[in-house]
Amino acid sequence: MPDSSPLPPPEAGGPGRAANRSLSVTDQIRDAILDGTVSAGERINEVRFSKTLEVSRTPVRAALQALAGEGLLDYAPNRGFTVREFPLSAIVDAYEIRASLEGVAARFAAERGLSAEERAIIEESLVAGDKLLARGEFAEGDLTIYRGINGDFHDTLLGAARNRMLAEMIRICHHVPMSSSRNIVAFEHRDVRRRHDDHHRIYDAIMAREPWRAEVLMREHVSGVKSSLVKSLIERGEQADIVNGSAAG
Amino acid sequence: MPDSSPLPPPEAGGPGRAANRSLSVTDQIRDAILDGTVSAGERINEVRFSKTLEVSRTPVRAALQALAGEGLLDYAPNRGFTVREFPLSAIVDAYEIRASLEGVAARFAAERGLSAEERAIIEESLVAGDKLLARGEFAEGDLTIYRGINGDFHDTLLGAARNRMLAEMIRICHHVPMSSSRNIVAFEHRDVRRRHDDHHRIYDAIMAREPWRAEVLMREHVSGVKSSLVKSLIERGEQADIVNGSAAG
DNA sequence: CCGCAGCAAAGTGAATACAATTCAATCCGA
DNA sequence: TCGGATTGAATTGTATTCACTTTGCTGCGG
Repeated sequence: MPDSSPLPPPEAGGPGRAANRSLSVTDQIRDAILDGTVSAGERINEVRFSKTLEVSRTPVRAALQALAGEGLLDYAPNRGFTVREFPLSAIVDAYEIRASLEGVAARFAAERGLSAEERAIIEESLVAGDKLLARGEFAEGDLTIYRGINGDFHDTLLGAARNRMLAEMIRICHHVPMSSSRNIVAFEHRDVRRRHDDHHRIYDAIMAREPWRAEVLMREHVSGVKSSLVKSLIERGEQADIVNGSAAG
Repeated sequence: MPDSSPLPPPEAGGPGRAANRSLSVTDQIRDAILDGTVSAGERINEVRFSKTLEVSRTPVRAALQALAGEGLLDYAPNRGFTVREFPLSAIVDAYEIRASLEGVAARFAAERGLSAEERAIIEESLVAGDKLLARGEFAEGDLTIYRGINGDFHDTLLGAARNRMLAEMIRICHHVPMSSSRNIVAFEHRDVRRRHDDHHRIYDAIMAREPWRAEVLMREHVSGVKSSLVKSLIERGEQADIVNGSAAG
């Protein structure tokens, strides 16, 4: 017993938001993975983490199992967990998968209809985006604001699909490094304008109760983000040969 | 210590196949959920399971977390795990999601190409299916055989997509009760014949390196299984009003 | 110098003990 | 009689300990 007091909560992770230590540790380890504190392919040492986070191995193991379920870690019996590697091809694939899934979500939303609250949020996101884009160029911090607007649009539509499994799968796609919807890969004003126009058209299709059109538009929308990513990577001279044939599509 | 001997492996679950107890327990609990031994919506008691399976709570908790990651269980902090309920609408949705995902898998396979081994397995499944269907009607046990043939075709194609995340998501869809590809919902000879013809066409599209065609065909193929399920449920007089508008697809 | 057997250290797996929370029944008080 | 606080049993969360597996090193033999 290293400590005399019964249980002084080690809430070191910041504002004590998580319900219990396992969840808190899960968030901390996930962040460490996503921001590269622990590098890809690296093997995770349970005792090391438990010492760093000042908890026992139990919540650490719980967190690792949860993160393995999210697809961020690999597990091998008697050998523990390793950080899964995401080659560029896997990242590009994740966009394709997400495009397909969000397309289905848009179709479901069009079939099932939106609640008044959902309509309000989406329309607000459309208006806010219009206003932000009206000036013709971005000021400092505008992109961060648009990230939020974009997230609101997609999250609300996803909720309107009323299917939990679908939501969880898309959430997993978002956790693939660089694949999050909060990462606006196109920083050009013209590209963001185009993406925002997509939002308008998707919303129109959903309100017109045209499921098939909503699906196709959403698919193309997300797929377009992928293409922008691939294009920008190529322009930056990064190894683009990893990307498979459909990259230009 | 309830036992004098150091560790007499409780391998009660059958042939000791799993690498460790957590994995073994995971399989046992999953089976219990899927075959209805524990009913949907039920709250899971950790100590009860640990006594039944004659292990400690530790591997039971590990198993529950893993199954929550698979989407079979819900977790609430300080309240434990409950068996997730799958209303008919969720099952139908799972077919739509799977159709979309397997469509992407077929496209990837067409883009990336098949290995010699994969071609061999698929061609064998096609030939075996042709032979089985040639007689014009099913004998006892034929459907079980076709279940295996069908599984080989889909699993091999999924492997050829060379994307782990995609494979895991489809696997999750399969774990939704009644949604497994091993469940041939159409028991009519004519319907199975039609499904098997789909397999031929999908394979042709992949070998012809026509990704888009492969995707559309696979999507329609899986979606057709959903329609058959819905139709048979309606004919059996089950409450079909739960199914949403796209049922007739 | 290379290879392999054996041993020691490190790490994971499982069980048990303990803390904290939830939940239900009960006991008051209005 | 109803509502709410209280208490205790049941259940989950965390820590610790022990058992087993893996792994890398060391030393012996070829």
